[in-house]
Amino acid sequence: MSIIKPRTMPGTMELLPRQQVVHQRFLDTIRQGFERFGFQQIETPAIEMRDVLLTKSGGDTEKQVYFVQSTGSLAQGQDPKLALRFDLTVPLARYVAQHEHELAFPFRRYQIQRVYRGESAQRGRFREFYQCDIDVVGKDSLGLTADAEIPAVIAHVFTALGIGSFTIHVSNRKILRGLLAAHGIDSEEQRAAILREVDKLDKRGRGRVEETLRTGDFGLDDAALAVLMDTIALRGDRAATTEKLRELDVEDPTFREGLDELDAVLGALDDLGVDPERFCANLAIARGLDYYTGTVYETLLDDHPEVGSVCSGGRYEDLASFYTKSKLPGVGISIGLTRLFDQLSALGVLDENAHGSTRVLVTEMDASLAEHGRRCASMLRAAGINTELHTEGQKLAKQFKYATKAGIRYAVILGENEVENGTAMLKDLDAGSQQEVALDELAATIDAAD
RNA sequence: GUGGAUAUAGCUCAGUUGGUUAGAGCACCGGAUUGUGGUUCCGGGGGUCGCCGGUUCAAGUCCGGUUAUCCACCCCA
Repeated sequence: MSIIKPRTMPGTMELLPRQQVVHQRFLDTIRQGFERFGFQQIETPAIEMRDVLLTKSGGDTEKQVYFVQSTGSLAQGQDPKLALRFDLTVPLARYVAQHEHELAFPFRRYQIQRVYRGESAQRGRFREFYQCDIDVVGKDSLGLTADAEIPAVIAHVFTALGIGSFTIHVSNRKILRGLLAAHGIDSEEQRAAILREVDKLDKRGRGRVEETLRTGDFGLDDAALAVLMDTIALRGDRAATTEKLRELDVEDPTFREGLDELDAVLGALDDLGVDPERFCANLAIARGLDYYTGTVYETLLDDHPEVGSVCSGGRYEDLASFYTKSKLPGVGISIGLTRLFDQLSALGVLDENAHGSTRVLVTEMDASLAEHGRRCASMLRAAGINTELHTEGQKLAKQFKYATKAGIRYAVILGENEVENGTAMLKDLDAGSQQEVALDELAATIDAAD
């Protein structure tokens, strides 16, 4: 019988138990942060109805969708009617439209689940990955404070994750759209193409972007290009950006609206007590996705800018227009946890030798003394200590080796001497030290250890 | 989807101008007199050299095809 090579689909992330512990800490921290800011959890099915998921909006995304089909349906030659979700925003829109009358608005939800995209695999690009989303969805209207709450949560969460300093870049799409409109570029397609180019400013540098915009068919005259390049170079705090923008004195109403909104959001962030070091205005943040209509965000790690955006989102004026006639504006953001975790792991900044969830291994010295081990394990478990009972009767050395590899820090040894004395030997495998402890003090001793 | 590179052990890779039974490090398993691991020493298992075909006395090595992977672009978390 031939052996099938064990392997996973490229673009998936699978962890060993000790890495999984660290990943779980990330999930826990993110969840707690979201809940701290008053967001409530929902989950939606990984599989959605095809027609629900693939509203006619999806041009580029549609090529990356995994269809799902039963073998029976396939055998009958039918087209797949199901598909895997490629983000959490579209399912949210469906969810809100479907349950509109049972939800309290503004609806603040968080959702931490895996999504699927048919990407060609590359570092930092996954086919299955976690998104950690928060969104606020209003009914008919949604105030601008929500646009400030979103980065406030993210600042809180990323600080709590303890992965180094980061900056949330904030902009407002109306500013550039208005600016372009003021220069006579009002084709939505043309504007989108220009914004996509603008988005590459950090990656390619000002020179190349300017060159592309000048030579390509973007409909920009020299004056427009000059103003645009000056505008997207603006970056910094409220004073350094919004005041300069006002000085441009652009007459377009959309431009003014975007400017006022950005100003208000930056001000609200101050009120919310967000560390001014953790966010900035950056007019080059445009976001390729065209469903964002106002505020947009991108989060970069200051020490590892090459990782790219690990958390981005924005405001959309009408979330669920494909599913309901109600007007449901929203604002939200998504942490790309899998990419973030994978990149941090590759950079070696994660603790790869974290202890697992098991704190103690009760070893077995001799089969004739096994009952003492069982009682000891039971006692430790009753005291709330995560305890594994070794049952394989190997040499002590092997049992220690096992514990080390499994990320268990403490070993309890119950040999003849200990049983006679009514004690247990407690060994700290990290420190290499051990102490004999009375059995009835064992749980307390372990509890008190680091 | 477009372009480029690579394909040898579980992982990272060596393999000289084609030449006998294909190597190293790490990992894994076992041992160094049986109540102490993560260090050291010794030993061991594991590869139809991605797949198909061609050239040759002889192919891991050269040629063609194919598949897969990786990188860049596109797009994104």
